[in-house]
Amino acid sequence: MFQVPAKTQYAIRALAHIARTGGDSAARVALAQNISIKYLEGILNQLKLSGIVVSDRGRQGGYRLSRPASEILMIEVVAAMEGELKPVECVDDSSVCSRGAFCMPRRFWQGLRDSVENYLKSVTLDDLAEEPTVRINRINQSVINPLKTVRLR
Amino acid sequence: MFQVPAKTQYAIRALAHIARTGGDSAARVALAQNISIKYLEGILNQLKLSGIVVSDRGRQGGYRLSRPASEILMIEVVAAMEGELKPVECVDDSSVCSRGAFCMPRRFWQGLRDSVENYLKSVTLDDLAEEPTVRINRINQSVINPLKTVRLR
DNA sequence: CCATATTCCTAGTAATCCCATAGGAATTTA
DNA sequence: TAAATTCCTATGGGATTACTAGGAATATGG
Repeated sequence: MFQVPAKTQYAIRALAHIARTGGDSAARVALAQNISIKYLEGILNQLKLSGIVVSDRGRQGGYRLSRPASEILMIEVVAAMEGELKPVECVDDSSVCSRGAFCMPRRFWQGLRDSVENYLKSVTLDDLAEEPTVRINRINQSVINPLKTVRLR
Repeated sequence: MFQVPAKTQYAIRALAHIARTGGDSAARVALAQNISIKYLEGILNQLKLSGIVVSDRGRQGGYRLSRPASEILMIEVVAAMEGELKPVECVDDSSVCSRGAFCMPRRFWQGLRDSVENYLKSVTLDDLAEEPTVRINRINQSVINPLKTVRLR
């Protein structure tokens, strides 16, 4: 479980495609990534409203990244599609229930959120858009990130 | 987002209650934790089938932990309610799509799963059941865990 | 100027999942 | 034997998800 919605998966694949191609139309992204065109249109529009891509209408139009892929954190992408990371309602509001600030379950959920948040902040779109590399995990990293691997050739 | 289902939240609160009290009936747990009795019955039954609690029927019956709270990892509890951690379908099966083993999005999701998994393996039910403590984060920890804090008094 | 390619906007919809609720059978014990 | 409990099955309303449909608005090449 902890299923990530198809919408978010589509957004990420679409952005990786746009990063690699340097910009493309919704229809061409959808075709290349095997995603429903009309559905993807809405997703790309949402990414535009969040400032992650920019769009040009009309012929020769399409979507481009608003900034270099290396400056787009994956947490921004997830936030654009799903909003703030909030595993439980009370996670950043101790006034939700009577246990308040000293509630152990709440601390537990905060820890979970922080784990996810730190990971999503450690990966950029550029990491996802690049060609695959041989996977060699570095040791002595506080966060073991499968995308930060040694590049061969 | 990344919302945790109410069912899982209930399971955790119920288990923390059972750990503190040393065992209780579904009805009393539900009352104390403000959870629907009938719904909680099903949840506790599920936890029993997963071997996390044991039950006694009839008068004086109820639920107890199957082992010390310090030996029950939170990942077991989450798995009991939601099954395996799998953010996307392909996460541990490279044959799902044609990109296979060298798919960058897939590595990305694996990293996310590992982050969550490592956190949930680092916390036991005992951590959640204990009385709240003043929160002092230790530095130089690879995983910053808000539940592992310095105990005062 | 106009056909075409594109984004942008709104509405609907089938399927699925979530959070219960209901009723009662089976079991144990005071 | 009555009461307290777990255990089992079925049902339903509400929300969310993943689309589908239709077309308006906008830009551009010829």
